[in-house]
Amino acid sequence: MTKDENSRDHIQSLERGFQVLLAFDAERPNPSLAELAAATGLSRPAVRRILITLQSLGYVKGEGGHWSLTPRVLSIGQHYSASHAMIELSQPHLLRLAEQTSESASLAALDGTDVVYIGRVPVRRIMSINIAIGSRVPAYATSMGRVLLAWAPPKHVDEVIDAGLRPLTKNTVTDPEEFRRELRTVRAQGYSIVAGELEEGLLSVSAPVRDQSGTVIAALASSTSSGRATVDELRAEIAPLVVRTADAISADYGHRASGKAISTVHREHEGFF
Amino acid sequence: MTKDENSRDHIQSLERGFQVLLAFDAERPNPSLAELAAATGLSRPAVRRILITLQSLGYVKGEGGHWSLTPRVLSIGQHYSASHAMIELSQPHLLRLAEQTSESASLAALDGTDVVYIGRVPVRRIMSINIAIGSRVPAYATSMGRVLLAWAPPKHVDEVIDAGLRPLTKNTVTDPEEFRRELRTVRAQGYSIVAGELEEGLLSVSAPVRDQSGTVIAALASSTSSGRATVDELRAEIAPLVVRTADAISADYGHRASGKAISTVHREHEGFF
DNA sequence: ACCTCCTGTACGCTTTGCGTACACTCTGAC
DNA sequence: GTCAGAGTGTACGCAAAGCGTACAGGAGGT
Repeated sequence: MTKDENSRDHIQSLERGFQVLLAFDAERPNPSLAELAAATGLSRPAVRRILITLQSLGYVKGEGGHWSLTPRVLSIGQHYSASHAMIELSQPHLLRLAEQTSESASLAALDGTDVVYIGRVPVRRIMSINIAIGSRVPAYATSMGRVLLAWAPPKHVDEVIDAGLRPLTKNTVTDPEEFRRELRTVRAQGYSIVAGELEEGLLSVSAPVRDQSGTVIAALASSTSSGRATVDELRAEIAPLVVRTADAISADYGHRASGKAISTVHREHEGFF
Repeated sequence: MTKDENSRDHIQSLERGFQVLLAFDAERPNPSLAELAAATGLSRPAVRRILITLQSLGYVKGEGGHWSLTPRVLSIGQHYSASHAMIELSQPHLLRLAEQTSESASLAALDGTDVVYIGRVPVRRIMSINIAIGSRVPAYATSMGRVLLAWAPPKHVDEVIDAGLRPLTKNTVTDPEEFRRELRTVRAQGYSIVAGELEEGLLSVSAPVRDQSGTVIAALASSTSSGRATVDELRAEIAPLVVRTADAISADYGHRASGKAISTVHREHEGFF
């Protein structure tokens, strides 16, 4: 039995506050009070109280009966970045990788069944997807997700599979067994290549980034499109570079925290399995 | 008289929730319950209730008596980006500007007396500052801040001046009258150049981005360092490019929203003054 | 073994925050 | 012009949400 949600330790107003904050959306950029009440299922006075509170905190702004988010909402994420030294450390490595490959470089972490971009150096506009820091994509269909899952506790993998491997393109791996086999391959070879499983024509290579204890905490990726490279080229030329860069980030991170550099050699058989 | 903070419309628990969330920091990346209680001034049980709530929402994670933020915190900002179409629109323009200049390109909005980065294409590691989306810097000492203030309601300018123009380097403009004069110059010439007022050796050029109604809502900037360019070079070569790019973003934004393209010509005498 | 510092939980009280209900404004239809 | 209709803002009494004190239990250091 997991923690009870309706326990006395759950603060209703706080959850409601986030409900309202997250109700702002591409479809609802400037909602009225009534719209927000409808969208969240809360009463109008409740939403109003929340909005006034959020406004006093500087997160929303109301004018002319319509409300909108302020840039301060973006600053919330700074507290995540600031409390995870690896993000700042990885920046020069991301830049270098992007330069060397002339392709976008990304860093991501696992959050539930999604992968969240925590660092990124864009180079070209990749396909139709708008990727920015904080963006979420399903873990199962991306090379970064595969890497993170390959070294994650089995429980996470089960969760992802239970949530469903929906076909996003005709190439998406949707069979649980094939998926688990793929993760074993990733673990064995030390990197992941995914071609067109999230979006047609999108290619990416990804390798694990580790903390001091050797735990995989992030994935580094280089992304391109099928017009600019083939899977074989990625494997031969880009994959080693991505692995080396990921190892360099790990080394920086380990070195910084422990005072003694951790070997940058890829360690094949650590982790949770 | 402004809105009363202690009114019945202020939700205490919501404010406290943010207090706890924002207590995570570079100095406090993995705080214990007691640390957070001390940092926020709240009682331990109160903090615990908040943490459990935030955990159930997926924003924090507790293990071994220590708590940390999850990447989901970064995703909150997506709601800001998604509800401001201009950010996505500007992406290709930022990339192009960064390519043309071989320097980092940024987009920022005003939040109180700070400027918040809402879009960015990094090219090199600029000096010591770690700039990412969501980062905040004092408006008065940056070219983007000057641009935003030059076209902002006078009230904003007063606020910034009242908050104090502290010298961040030996070049920082700190005299209110000189500062106001500088804003008038920016308004007249249509762009701002700031050299080493935020950080020694940091140079940037910035121009306004407007919405459909002509209101300046963001600033576009190109940044470099004194080792790579002089103020005169920026003025002659980069400034026109930044202005043109900012106008192009404005045009895209106006066009998209109104169905009819707005002229990309820089409009000198609109705004709030 | 002791002491200290921490976390977790219980519990009764207060105050917070709730939603119903109503007054008011604005817009557009006719 | 008047009347709906849809929206916002406010009042208010009540339920319960959330509060902090107080205590129990653990881990780690001396």
